[in-house]
Amino acid sequence: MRNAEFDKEKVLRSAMNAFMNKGYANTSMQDLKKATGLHPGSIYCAFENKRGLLLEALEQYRLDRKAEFEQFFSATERTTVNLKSYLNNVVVECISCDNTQACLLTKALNETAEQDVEIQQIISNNLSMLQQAFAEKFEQAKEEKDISVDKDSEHLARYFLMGIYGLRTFAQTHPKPEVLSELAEQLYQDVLR
Amino acid sequence: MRNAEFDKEKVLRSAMNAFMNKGYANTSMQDLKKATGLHPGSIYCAFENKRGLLLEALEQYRLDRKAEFEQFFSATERTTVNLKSYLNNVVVECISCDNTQACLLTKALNETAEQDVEIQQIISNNLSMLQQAFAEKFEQAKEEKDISVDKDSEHLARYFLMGIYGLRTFAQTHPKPEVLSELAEQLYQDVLR
DNA sequence: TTCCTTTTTGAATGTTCGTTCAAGATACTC
DNA sequence: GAGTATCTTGAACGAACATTCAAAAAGGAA
Repeated sequence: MRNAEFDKEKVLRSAMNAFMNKGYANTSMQDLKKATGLHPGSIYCAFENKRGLLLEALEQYRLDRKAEFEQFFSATERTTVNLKSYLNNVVVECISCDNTQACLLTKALNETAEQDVEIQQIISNNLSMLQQAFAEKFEQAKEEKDISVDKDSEHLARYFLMGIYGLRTFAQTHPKPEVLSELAEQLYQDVLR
Repeated sequence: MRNAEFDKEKVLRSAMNAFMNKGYANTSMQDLKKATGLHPGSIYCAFENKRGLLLEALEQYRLDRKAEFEQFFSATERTTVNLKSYLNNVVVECISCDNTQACLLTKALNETAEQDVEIQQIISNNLSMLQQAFAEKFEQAKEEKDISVDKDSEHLARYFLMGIYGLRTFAQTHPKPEVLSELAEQLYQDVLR
């Protein structure tokens, strides 16, 4: 017997970043070798192939983002305050463009559209789960009397998520940071109204 | 002397569709040969290389979309009504997923992010022009008393465009058509409010 | 230590990519 | 109708790609 030497989570996060930077198709095995420190053989041994690496990277991304989500929404007692923080964080991520911090999900979704049905499905499911999580938070905000009870939480969640998608794409045109903040603020108000 | 045999506009629209379907990196010269009907040599003769073809396709896309824009906004006298039609058309485009009718601009923007600065710049400029065009329409809607004069047209235009980006990305998760219509309706109301 | 199993290594593989090019075809000029 | 300039054709090119594999290395069990 012999165990693998590398730290799988670290490798997956490196791969994640590589994919986010250049996109799946444009990231070569050489890029992945450089990013992960693993030789081609090891990658194929551990993940079957490049696509398998993407699949596992997507799963790691899901876990990481879930943890981040829960962290944001346990910051204060007021759900709406946490929602605002979450949104501000999206803006901050968008602005810090030293490394393209596009969401791996939307990036891969855009790229593999209509090409790889299985990956498409996985990404859609992940995004649905995020949407559902938002819906629960909106429900919570209703209980806290910060949102009118006659609003549909599911609809709010969809709209909010749509806004985040839009924000991320808008950010790629490199607008001034204030512009992004302004848009986020408007989105927040439109949702809370 | 001898003129080229092919119809440049047709070729560019075919290339446009190919790029929209599979993305720039994933569209091979073979795909382009099949889509345009042109042999590699002709493509290289006319457009220098694959990237050159993308550049010209982007320009054709800009022209086509500009014409479409003007058509929508000369349909009725009420700017807000035309705005609604425009937005509904985005939804219709998103729904008719027989052919991925993602916007070439946002698709290419997502893909070439941080990789090809020149293309990035061209796309950003095109999107800015669209944004500016929307701002003018919002200004017009103010004159028609359909929008409060104390709103900032530029801000509205940015927000509206952000919504469209979001709508397009959201559509890629294949939601029910009604959901997209609902989101578009909400966006319209938030902007008009 | 010895043996066995598994991982690591990196060169080699066949394929596909974008690109080139020389030969053939074609339309315009005179 | 001959000459010429340009376009079309499709085979050929080197480069880069994802992937494989056999040899080397190394951990775990005895």
